[in-house]
Amino acid sequence: MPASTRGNVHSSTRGGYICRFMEKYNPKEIEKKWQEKWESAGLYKDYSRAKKFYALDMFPYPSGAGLHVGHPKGFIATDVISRFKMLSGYSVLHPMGWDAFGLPAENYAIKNKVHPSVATEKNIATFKKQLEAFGFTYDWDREISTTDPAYYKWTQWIFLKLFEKGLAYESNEPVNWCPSCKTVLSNEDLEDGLCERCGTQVVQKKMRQWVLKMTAYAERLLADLDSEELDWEDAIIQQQKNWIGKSEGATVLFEIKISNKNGISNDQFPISNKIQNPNDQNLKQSIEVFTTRVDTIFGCTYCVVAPEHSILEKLKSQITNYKEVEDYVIASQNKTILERTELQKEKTGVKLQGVEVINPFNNETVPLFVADYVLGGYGTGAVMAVPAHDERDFEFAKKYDLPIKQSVAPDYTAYLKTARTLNVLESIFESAAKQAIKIWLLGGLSTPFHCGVIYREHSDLDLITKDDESFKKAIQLFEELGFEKVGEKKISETLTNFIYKKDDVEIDIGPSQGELGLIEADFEEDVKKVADFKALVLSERFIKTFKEQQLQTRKEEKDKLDFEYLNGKVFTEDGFLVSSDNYNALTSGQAREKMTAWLEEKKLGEKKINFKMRDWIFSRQRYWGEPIPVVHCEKCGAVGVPEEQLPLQLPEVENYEPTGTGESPLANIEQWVNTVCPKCGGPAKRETNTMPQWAGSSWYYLRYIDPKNAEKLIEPQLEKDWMPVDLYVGGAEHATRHLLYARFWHKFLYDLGVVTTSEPFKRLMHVGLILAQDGRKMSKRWNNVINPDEVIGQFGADSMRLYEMFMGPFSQSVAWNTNGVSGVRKFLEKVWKLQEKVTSKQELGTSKSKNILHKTIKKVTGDIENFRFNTAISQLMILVNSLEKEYAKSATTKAHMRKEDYEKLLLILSPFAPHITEELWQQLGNEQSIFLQTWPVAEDKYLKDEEVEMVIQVNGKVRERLMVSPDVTEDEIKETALESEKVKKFTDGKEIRKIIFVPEKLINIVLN
RNA sequence: GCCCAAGUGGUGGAAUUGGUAUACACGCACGACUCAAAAUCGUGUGGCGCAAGCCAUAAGAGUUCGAGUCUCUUCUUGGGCACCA
Repeated sequence: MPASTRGNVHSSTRGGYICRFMEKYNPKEIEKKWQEKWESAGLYKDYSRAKKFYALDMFPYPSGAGLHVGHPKGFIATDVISRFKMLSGYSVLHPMGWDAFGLPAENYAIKNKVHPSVATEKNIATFKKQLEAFGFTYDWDREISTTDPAYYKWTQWIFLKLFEKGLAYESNEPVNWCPSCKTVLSNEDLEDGLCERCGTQVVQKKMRQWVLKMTAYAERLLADLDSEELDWEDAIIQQQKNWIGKSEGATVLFEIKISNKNGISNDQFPISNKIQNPNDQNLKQSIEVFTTRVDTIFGCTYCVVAPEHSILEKLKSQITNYKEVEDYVIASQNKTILERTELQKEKTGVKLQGVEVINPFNNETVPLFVADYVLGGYGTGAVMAVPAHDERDFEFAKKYDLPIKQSVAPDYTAYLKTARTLNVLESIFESAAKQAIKIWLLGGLSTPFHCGVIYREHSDLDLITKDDESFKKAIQLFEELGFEKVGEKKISETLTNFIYKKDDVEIDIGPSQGELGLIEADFEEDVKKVADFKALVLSERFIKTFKEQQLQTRKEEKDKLDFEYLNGKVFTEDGFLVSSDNYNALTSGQAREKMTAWLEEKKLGEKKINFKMRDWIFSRQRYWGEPIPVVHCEKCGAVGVPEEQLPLQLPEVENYEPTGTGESPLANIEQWVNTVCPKCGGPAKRETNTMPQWAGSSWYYLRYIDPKNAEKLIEPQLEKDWMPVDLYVGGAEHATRHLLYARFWHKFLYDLGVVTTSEPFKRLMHVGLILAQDGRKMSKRWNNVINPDEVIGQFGADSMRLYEMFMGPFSQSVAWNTNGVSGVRKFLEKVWKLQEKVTSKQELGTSKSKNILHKTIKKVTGDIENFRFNTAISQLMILVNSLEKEYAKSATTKAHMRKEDYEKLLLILSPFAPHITEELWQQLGNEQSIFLQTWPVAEDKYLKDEEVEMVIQVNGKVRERLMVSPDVTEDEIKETALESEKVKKFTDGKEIRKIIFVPEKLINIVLN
């Protein structure tokens, strides 16, 4: 570089113009300079402003490979927001740290015989250096690493508290074991039954494990997702809900009937109440099943237990084909998870000979099977099978030729009060059936001839409004049937019923509150009032009539399967009950309530809520993790390490290799393992398992607030000042696991009184992946990784930041394109050159440039707040292009952009490109940092356009464009438009039906 | 199979409540500068057509004066869940 371009900036103010010998834009030089200045000035450590904002990134795992260009995308976004918030008067907490426990460092240690902390430290240094090149606003005084004993002291402390509260327990359940990593994995760590880290087939192994009772918080984890406080994308909320997987149902006891002549007779199981003491061998033998569809129980034709079910062992002597059963159990145990899922279409099972079960509702005896399509770990590990209303049971029943018995019919229900309406309604149903429309009839609410009709297309119970398609169709249907509209009835602000009449029968047609329960409650009440249960009787009669119609239709369609009513599918939806004794004609919902109540009364079952989410298997048999602070004493059992002994540090070992026997390498260090019991002083052994990597990341956001506190996890006042996290940005791959674990721990800490918010993260944004230029994932394997250092070296950090924000919508994955970086670099060069045009004279600067500047201020402000960085940058480009064009036109070579306008441009660009804007800001003669200024406000007086383009459409097609004042009246513009030659061409000789006028946008001339 | 999101030029993508489709950027083409190249600057760039104009937002229908946007059906892609009774 020639020496002349590197010198000092020479500037002086002469005749109102700022004159200088402009340097070339040299990002390398200015970026380093400002990073150092900002850091030494402590620019980001001003926490004294009035409002607070906590911006958090998901902290990275410092791998040996360093950053690739995908990592910083989220970091750039939080930095843009942080700088924007600082300029808007907020104290901003924007920390960074390291999630540094984990397998890669350990595997490296095994290979090279060095302590994992050595590699970790080196990697952290690399990552930090790479991040620093971006000019982020991190307060490095708050840096934390999960591997730092001063940090993991508190991770262990949380574990101790969980242990004290009974939320950490030891279990011997079968767990997922990865033979390659030689450790246990949680369910969440699996991908298609493979270890997510190494892709090895996971096997089931029974081992002693530490487990955290996350299910105790399931209800709250679910309920708080709907909290107003939470500003998360719906998709993530939905994913979390699915993962938690709440289902409400009931347990039912099926009594076991022994029919084995050689075995013990049924008399040996005295009949008494099983539910109160299910483990008592002397009680009546029953199987407890879990179902969400107890309303289908009259259609139960067999029951199934999972291969793991303990009943098999208990009934060993009663099962005549026990050998066959045992073989099946062993075979399914040997099946991998993969096989169990892939072979899901081929269901297998074995019928238990000599044993049957009794359905408590109808006392029918049905066969019992063992089959691995029933999961041992969910519910009770046993189900009642209703092939008519469950697809899995249906498949199984077809294969083993079991009976299929219908007990629920699709949701045609009619509650009628008089026979008179019946005829009319029958014709409605007939017509509806022909059009495959489902209808609910509810009512008899006010007059004998009066019933409400709600059209329902789906079985969900959403509010139906009069704009709904289904409602429109219902109206159509009634009109087709010859009904006449005779009036309207306003129910609420938004809901109106229409009253239709035909042959003396009046019918209300929704829209109506689709909440079935509500309406039916009203109805029931009404019925009770007149003490007249005719309605129900009639209802049954009607169902019969209607069912017959259905059967006829079915015959015509020649459906093959006996139970099918609609579309040739198993009917798995709610409907009304048939062939179910005195539960007939109830809706599924009503039946479930009534049946569950009956079960509870007879002590044959109870209401039950189940979750898919399991407790969190919390131990790993590896070295590089937080030691679990527990000792095992022969006398006292598992005892927590006293708080004052924390942190329980990882000891030095010679060999980091896992033992493979299920014990961690720690087990080999006798002097560490052997200790005394803190309770009784007797000999004890330390727990040698370590915590999973997820532990440290489940609470790190709290520690940033008070990173050096040796006495407490966090100072209560500081917690109150900063929590919750206002913005949390990270990858969608953490949508379930990390976020559930962190929310779980947070709620636990809330219960302890350590934190004061029930949820940790107020707003959550997901960063989209950056793919390689070839559209694949960036990976060493494909050799397509782009290193951010190189991009920064070539284009500068500001260009890199700008490009990643400009690539596309923030949450979407996009392929990297280096050409794109040169595009934003050109933009920055233009901004740099604009300084030539700056003047301090007051009278200059056109109103047009003012207009576009203030429009840009408005758009950029809104876009940043809504994470639409790409359009914010595009608007900045439009502004700069327009300014450039304007000044290029001007005859004077000297500038005429007002200094304060240029400063505003720099300010709104500064969150994206901090270095260049700070440099230009100070070159203008400002001494204070640009980041200590105030975010500009778009002024209304400049936002109004002098002229707008109005589009003239004829029949919706654009025929002419006119520049007019925005205040032009409708009549004026109509007149002008109709006189236009281009318009005349299309309107001549035609009659104008109407003219649509949209102020400042268009007029549309509609011809006949 | 189920749930969710999305389909717009050669490419990444704009279009805030239904109101000018293709902003901004890349790429490409031509031109200027240059011995030449790079860089830079300028012009053009959805398709068809000489033009007037017509046709285009995955496909098809619908509502509307007007649909990329709303409704229904179908297809495709991406993500999540996957025998959870």
